[in-house]
Amino acid sequence: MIKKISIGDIATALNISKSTISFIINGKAKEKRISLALTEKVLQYIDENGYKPSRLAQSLSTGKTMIIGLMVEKISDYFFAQMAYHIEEIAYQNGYKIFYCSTDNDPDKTRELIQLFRDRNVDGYIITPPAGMEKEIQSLIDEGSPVVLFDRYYPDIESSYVILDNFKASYNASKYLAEHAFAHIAFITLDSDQSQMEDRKQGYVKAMAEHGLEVIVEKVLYGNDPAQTVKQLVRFLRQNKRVDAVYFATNYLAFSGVKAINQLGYKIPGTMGIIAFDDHQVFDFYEPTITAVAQPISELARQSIRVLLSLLNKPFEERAVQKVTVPAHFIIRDSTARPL
Amino acid sequence: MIKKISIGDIATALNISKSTISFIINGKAKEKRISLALTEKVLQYIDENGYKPSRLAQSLSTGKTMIIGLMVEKISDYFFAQMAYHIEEIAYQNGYKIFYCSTDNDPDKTRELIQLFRDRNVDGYIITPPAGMEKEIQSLIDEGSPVVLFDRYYPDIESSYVILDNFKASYNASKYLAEHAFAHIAFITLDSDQSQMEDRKQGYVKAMAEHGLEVIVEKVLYGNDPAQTVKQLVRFLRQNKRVDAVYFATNYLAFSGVKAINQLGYKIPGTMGIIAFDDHQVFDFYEPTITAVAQPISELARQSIRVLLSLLNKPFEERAVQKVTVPAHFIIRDSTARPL
DNA sequence: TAATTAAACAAAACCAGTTTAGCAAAATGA
DNA sequence: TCATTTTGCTAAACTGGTTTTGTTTAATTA
Repeated sequence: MIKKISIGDIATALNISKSTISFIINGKAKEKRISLALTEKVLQYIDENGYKPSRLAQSLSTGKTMIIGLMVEKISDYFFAQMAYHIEEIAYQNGYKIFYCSTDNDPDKTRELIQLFRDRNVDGYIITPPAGMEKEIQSLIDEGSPVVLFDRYYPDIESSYVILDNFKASYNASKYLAEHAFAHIAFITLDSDQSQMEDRKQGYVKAMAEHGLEVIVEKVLYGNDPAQTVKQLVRFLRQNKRVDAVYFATNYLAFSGVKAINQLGYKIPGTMGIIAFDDHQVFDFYEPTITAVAQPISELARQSIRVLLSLLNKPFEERAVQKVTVPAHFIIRDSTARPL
Repeated sequence: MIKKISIGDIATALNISKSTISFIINGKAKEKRISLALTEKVLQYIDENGYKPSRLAQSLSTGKTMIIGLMVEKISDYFFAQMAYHIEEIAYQNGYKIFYCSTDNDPDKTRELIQLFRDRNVDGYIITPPAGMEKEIQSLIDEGSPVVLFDRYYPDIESSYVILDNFKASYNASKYLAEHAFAHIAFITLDSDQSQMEDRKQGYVKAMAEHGLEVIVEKVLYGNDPAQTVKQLVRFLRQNKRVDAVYFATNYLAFSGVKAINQLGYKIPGTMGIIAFDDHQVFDFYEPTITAVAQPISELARQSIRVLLSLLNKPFEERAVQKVTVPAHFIIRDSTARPL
């Protein structure tokens, strides 16, 4: 067990004061008028003895931990995992480390996690907030912590956020179906009041209205047992035989939907066209390949961390709220081929 | 910006000393003979004013950060994401927080990350090490940091590890193919010398030998462009027409393999049986469903964090090396139905 | 009744840095 | 030549805890 050396050890060894060393390490040698001779002597000593300042002590005295708290819905989801990956990379380049965790969309768990991050003195937050966390988010901001919401936001809170243009993306996807000879287009969504879900629905509704098509919205439960969701979708499709296209509000709903459609013996494409919101590796691998609204993950990640870093670099009073909306990509694949 | 109160603030407010408060907070009131009256007074004050000790200060003085460093190959992979999820949960229950990151199997990146974790004073490590990190791992152990290797290990280092019984699992999977009328079974693996890959290969080789079958091993490159891998597999299958079953050493190789097989117009099952090592959600969703060797992720996670916690709870001298091997599950699905 | 022990707490050192204020010596200016 | 400025550095306070040692007063014990 090799003991690490401290700034005090160096001070003793060279018979100078800690402050001098601190100034030199932090590049303030000239500013603080430390002679070149001493500066180099110290630098050399550090180099030879492999000294690294303790981040803990640094954090304690500066009040900065250089840690960013990243709270996503579920880190094992492809979308969030990719987000985390990109955010982390840029954070590292800027000297920040990431604490990340999954909220599971559970308000209680999220509250605990926010408290945990607060306890750990993270410098800033990137959060995909579950519904109903307005108070907690607001109090974070009030405390002076930079916060960037991501993927969804609270209309009633003045916070920075980075989101997809869900409405437009959803409108375009729905319009595409309407313009490609599909006559009864169902929208399958979650029973949730998250902002992004509502926006997706509204985009669909607008497109249907413009094309004089029937609005068929089915809200399904998506819990721990995907089989339940499949069952519900089978029932829905049985009761709505006129439906010839299904537009799923999330990719995992599409997974269950495809299972349901297969169970009913419908053909994709042919009897049924499908689109999924939020692309997935598997959509390109499945037979048939599945048309999807793709979120530009790396762009969303870049924007999120960019906004957060800009907040972190400004003092409390100068922090302006930044609201960023990023357009989606529409990836046309086999599952939306014109019905026969 | 509300300023947090410190232990010193309480001391001033109640006109008592910091040490007294510290003892009370840490449940040492009786041991340190603090009167019940004072104890309750302090506790009440803390409750009313919402005091929380600074973890930074605590870490600085105790030398413990209560942070575990978790380094996986790629956090966006389903397997590692799930691992992280389970490990994190148990870590939280024990008061630990997780720093996690992806090595991308890159030795240089890994070295940097280890340094980063070291700088951040993590209390212990769980690592899926890329090849050739023996020196770095050894020096971590020498420094007194508890380390648990996971998924793979270094035969030459006396470190704790938790791995799957890759050899046996692979042997069983290969045997299954051999016993189900497949005559030319190819093993597709990475061009890698990681211990778990070698074990999987050896399991396959043994099963082939026992059944008097030809050993057909193809090492493919898996880089940033999966299309390249698909190309290579198409070429391989074209040149080896006798192959009637393919056993993939990882799930993502299976993805590329299925693409290749589809491109060639082969039927699964029928012309070709396939097995993937390491299960994936999609294998159960794909048509046909794909037989796989499943790693018991939650068990692996539980064991890893259990071993690490047991090391963390012991002083340096008492830490015994723990080597844990966990058996796999073999999940038989449609893709290994008997050839026609 | 004096010496000892226990009770109840305070003071101070320590963790490892940063930062402000200050001080002696040398250089400059009037 | 004496006052002032600059140079080059140090001492000490501060971040917010933990832990060891000390001190006073009251209760036992011999």
